[in-house]
Amino acid sequence: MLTSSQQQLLRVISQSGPSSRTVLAASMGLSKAAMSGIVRDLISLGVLRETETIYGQGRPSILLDLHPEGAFFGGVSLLEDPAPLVLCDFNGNIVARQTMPLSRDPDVIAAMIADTLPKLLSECKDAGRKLSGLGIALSGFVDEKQASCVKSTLLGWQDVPLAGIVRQKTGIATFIENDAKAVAVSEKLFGGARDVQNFSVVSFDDGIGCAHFVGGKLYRGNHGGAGEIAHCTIEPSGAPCRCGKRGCLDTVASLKAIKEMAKAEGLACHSLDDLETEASLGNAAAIRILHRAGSALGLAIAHLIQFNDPGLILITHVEGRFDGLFGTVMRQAVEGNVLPRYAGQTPIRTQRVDGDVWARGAASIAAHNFLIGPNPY
Amino acid sequence: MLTSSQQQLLRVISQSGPSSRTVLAASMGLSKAAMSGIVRDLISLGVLRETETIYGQGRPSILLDLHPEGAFFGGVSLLEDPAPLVLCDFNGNIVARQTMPLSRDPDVIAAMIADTLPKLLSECKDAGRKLSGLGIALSGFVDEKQASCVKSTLLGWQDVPLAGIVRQKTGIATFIENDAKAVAVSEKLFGGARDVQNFSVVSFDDGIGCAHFVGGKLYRGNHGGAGEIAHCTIEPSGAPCRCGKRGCLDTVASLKAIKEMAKAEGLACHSLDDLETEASLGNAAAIRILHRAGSALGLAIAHLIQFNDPGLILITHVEGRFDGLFGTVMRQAVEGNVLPRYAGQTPIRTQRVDGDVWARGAASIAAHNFLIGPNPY
DNA sequence: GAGAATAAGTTCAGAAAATAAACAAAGCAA
DNA sequence: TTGCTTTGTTTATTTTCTGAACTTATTCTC
Repeated sequence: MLTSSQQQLLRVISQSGPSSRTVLAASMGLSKAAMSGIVRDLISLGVLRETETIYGQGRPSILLDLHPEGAFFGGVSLLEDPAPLVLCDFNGNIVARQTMPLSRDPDVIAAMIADTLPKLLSECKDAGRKLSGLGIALSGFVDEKQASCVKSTLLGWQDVPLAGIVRQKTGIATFIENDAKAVAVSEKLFGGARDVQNFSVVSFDDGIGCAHFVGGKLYRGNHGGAGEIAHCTIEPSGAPCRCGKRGCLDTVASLKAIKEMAKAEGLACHSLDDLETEASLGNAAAIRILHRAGSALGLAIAHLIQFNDPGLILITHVEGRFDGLFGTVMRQAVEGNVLPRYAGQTPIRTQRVDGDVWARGAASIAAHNFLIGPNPY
Repeated sequence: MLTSSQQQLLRVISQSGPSSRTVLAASMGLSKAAMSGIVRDLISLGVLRETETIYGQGRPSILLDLHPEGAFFGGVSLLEDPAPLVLCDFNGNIVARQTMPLSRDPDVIAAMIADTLPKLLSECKDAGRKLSGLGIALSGFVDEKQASCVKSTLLGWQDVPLAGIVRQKTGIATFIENDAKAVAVSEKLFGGARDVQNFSVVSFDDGIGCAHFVGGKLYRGNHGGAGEIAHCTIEPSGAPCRCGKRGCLDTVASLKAIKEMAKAEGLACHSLDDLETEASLGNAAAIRILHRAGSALGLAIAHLIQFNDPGLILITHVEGRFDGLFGTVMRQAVEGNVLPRYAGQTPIRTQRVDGDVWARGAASIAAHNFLIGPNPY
């Protein structure tokens, strides 16, 4: 186990990137002397390493960064069948991969994980010794402690303390998290939002998910429901949504909704890309659908900016492109619906993510707990 | 100056309310022995005091709370002329009050404050010695460090480092803050949101302001613009707003907008209460206006809940009531536009605040900095 | 009502962590 | 070269925290 100063140091580095001892000491409010010792310990633990040497006036400074192989994290996605189980290093690289059959029984899941873990670890030397946590991503609401699944429609769960069950079977510190939030964390730790303190990730997929980072930490909300933008009302008295209300963003702008609208219009489009192609050829129905979806998503993001003033909006998507009509309309809708003073002030990045996002996201939850830890005062 | 452990202790108490030494030790992760010493020092400093004795099994525990007269904070409101200057104790009670002429010149303001401060302090013995900070509330955007006013239309300012100027003249640690955010902080420290970690305050007035607390700390957003719900688009292609876009919440639901709509309808109503009375008498125009305003505000708050899942929405208002048609429609609109699963899960409290809110809010900014401090890692 | 049980808070020696100040190291600039 | 500048280390010292035993104040049980 690490001391709190060591943890704090890792946290600072993971947020500010490689830094010299002197800079780290200043930003943590410690003396150079104290920093010297802390760094020495972490280097000998293999968690930290010296990288670049920066030359300036005076003695050059040596940058310190997390050692990619300083710690490993396991990640399981319960969103696919068979469920992937990956092993990630400190950089988010997947260094080993296994699958296991998906189950709805928490005890079976725990047993399967305990079963598969040794196989996973054997693929990479040192990983066993340095395995520092296990993360599980699932669709549903998760409690504040990332220990219990409050509710999952997909898995048919209610108040299932999965983390504890898995921890007991495997002996590894385990945390569970909602899928969108897990992806957000992996972007914060491994992806394009490393150095941003306050930002929101919008995951664009069959459904629309969202997660916020505030002060460098995942913000979950009081019931774990922060970021449920999919069900904010965008078209008052619009189409009924499966959630029970009407006009939710989910009914207009999710990939599923777009596909359904295309089908209803008699278009033979099976993907967003198809639809974009149709639209570029002048198909009025395709243009209408993309326009409607793009402005709905843009309006929701504009609200997000107005409400929370994040430093970055990161849109992750498995399918589709954001450089076509849909993306253009979306960006226009954002700019047109934020305070003119702020227009263009909030960068909106899109990022295509591959198939192992969920499992990697799950692993990042464990890494997040290792680095940032649970709520410190 | 306090040590970091002492500060942390004050922070915990200000957030969790009176607690025993043992409970405090546990919640801060310290030993009882360490706590014993820290508490002893703070009591002898006059910042902490023993209050209630709780009997249970075993030796009774003694609750510790902030000493109301342990520290005093000055607060200045630049929203009124003459500008009020108040002195608050640790409970938010105003123990002294002065006014000074309002100016737009930062140097004049600083000089006036330095001039008025001794008069203020002479009203309350001990206050001079225990004055622990000065806060200034103004209308506009304030930077992350609460030191500089980035932009204020009302004062005609752009990048005015007011806090530093005042600090230099008075020698007291000074912080400035946006009006709505200052009120939010005073609700967190002194008001109805003491024990809530994540909540939002909506200030309902001529304009609509909003501020978020996340993890017990004021969240300002990346450009200090978090909480600008007044200019989120509620009625797409609605009436033009002074901000440059259309259909902002501000154009439909602010007190000013409501009054203007009433005037445009030829109603002789000069207050929200008048309008409520008209509506209760069956006046169709009055009903229409209140309905429109209430559902707009409700929809915005519903979005807020969907986006951020706060533990509490606190609506502060100087004028008007929230138990009439306006409030009812507002609440219905909230319930109708959040995920049915969450309906009724987020308490919405309204609180009438008196004329000295801004000045007290300003003082609470200083208290917030004393207790919670600037961003700790 | 006496003693047992229970839990809060204190004391104190010793361990752990941080600091200050002096110093060594590694470059640049004249 | 000889300073100058800045990073990082060393060491003695101070500050802060812990562990374990102890005192204190109450309720519970017989």
